[in-house]
Amino acid sequence: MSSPIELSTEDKIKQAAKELFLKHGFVGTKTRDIALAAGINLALLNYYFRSKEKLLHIIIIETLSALFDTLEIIIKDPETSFRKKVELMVDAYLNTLESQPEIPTFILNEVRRDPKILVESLKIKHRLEGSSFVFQWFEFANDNKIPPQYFIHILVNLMSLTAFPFVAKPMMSEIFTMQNEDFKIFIDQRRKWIPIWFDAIIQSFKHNYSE
Amino acid sequence: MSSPIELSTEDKIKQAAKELFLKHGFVGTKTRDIALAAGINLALLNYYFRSKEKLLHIIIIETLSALFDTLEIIIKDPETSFRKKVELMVDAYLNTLESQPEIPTFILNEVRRDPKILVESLKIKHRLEGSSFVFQWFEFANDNKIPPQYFIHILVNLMSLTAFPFVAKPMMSEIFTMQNEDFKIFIDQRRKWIPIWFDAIIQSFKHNYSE
DNA sequence: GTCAAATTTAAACAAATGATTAAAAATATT
DNA sequence: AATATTTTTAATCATTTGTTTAAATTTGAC
Repeated sequence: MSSPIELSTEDKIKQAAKELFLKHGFVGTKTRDIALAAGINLALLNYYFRSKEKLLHIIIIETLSALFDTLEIIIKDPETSFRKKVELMVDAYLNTLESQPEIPTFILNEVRRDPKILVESLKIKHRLEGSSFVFQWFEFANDNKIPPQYFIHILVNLMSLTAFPFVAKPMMSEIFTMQNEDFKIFIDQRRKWIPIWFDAIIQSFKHNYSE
Repeated sequence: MSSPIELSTEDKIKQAAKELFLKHGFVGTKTRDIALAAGINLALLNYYFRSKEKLLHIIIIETLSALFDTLEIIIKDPETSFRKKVELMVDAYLNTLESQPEIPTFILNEVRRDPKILVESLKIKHRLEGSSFVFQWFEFANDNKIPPQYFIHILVNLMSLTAFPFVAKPMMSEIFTMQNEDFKIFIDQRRKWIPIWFDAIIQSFKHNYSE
């Protein structure tokens, strides 16, 4: 099929580990499965990465850093509107998830298993602080007398609408007898609609806030 | 503290198993942990339930059937409006999740691990079919020239906004340094807002549908 | 009270699993 | 070519884990 160039042992392990960690999670992946999939001797995993856990940390960082870098650029740009940022974020996010749909389930489960990986490996909080995106929200909230701390609902709603379908994919596939083809169509519909829905959500704050 | 009445061995096992399955998932829970937490001899687990897997199926059914029964009653009632049904569903769902916040992560992971449990144990599809809720959506979709098959987006959006925060709780707690207290406040805010946001989403179909 | 059935216990089994070791093989250095 | 270094291999360790077994204990029927 392909692979005319032989990967280094290290890369063969990482490639196999990433696929298996994403598919079955950390506990569900056995070091022997990784060795088998990578076509290497079991002991080489520990030789190159010391432990299964250390290998996981490397996979997490390598899997998410590209996406996070992209998102950071989008939310920091002072030239684009809040609305446009949402559109770009949804697009970037869905592009990544369309090729690696297991990412949300994987990362949510691993963070739950060991919350430290969030602080140590990725610095989401730091990336968010002082971004144009946050500033623009504060401006909108202030103009419309909405509590600015509702920002967390904004963020969670955006993540929910975008990422949740991927977490729920196995359940959806079963209930609605969806094939991968159908799921792709479904996601591409959401690519267009999520920014519209999100707009509607934002606007609904204006008319319904009281107290 | 409590428990003046001694539970039966069977119930002690189920109680311990439920707590551990919800907290650590099926693979993360060891039969010896269950036995220890239940204060029973390890062999009794197999004596009463045959296997860890059979025990899981029982826990899943017992954990979800009450909620599903409630939701089924709500969506079947022809007297309530679509809007009112959403409000009641969100309320019922959040009430259950507030006392058992691990349910979404648990059920999504177990369905992913073994999709059969959905068909065998719970019959979501069957419960949904022919309900007043579906009929009311079709009516609305028809009146506003929206493709009726967008119902799946409706359902997923509702699930996303309601359930996703619980799946993402460990991540949220870390990023926003939230305590359980803060999370409860956060959820109670959503109890009011989700129906409003959902309304806004529904209405946004009217103005943005084309093609 | 006796006996059969149900329940509980301690011990063990067999397989799986993350990691290590020591020797062999391949590669690089001089 | 000789030697040192790096990489790879097969074998083994020490735990962990789901389940089973056989004996002991308790409970219920008569």
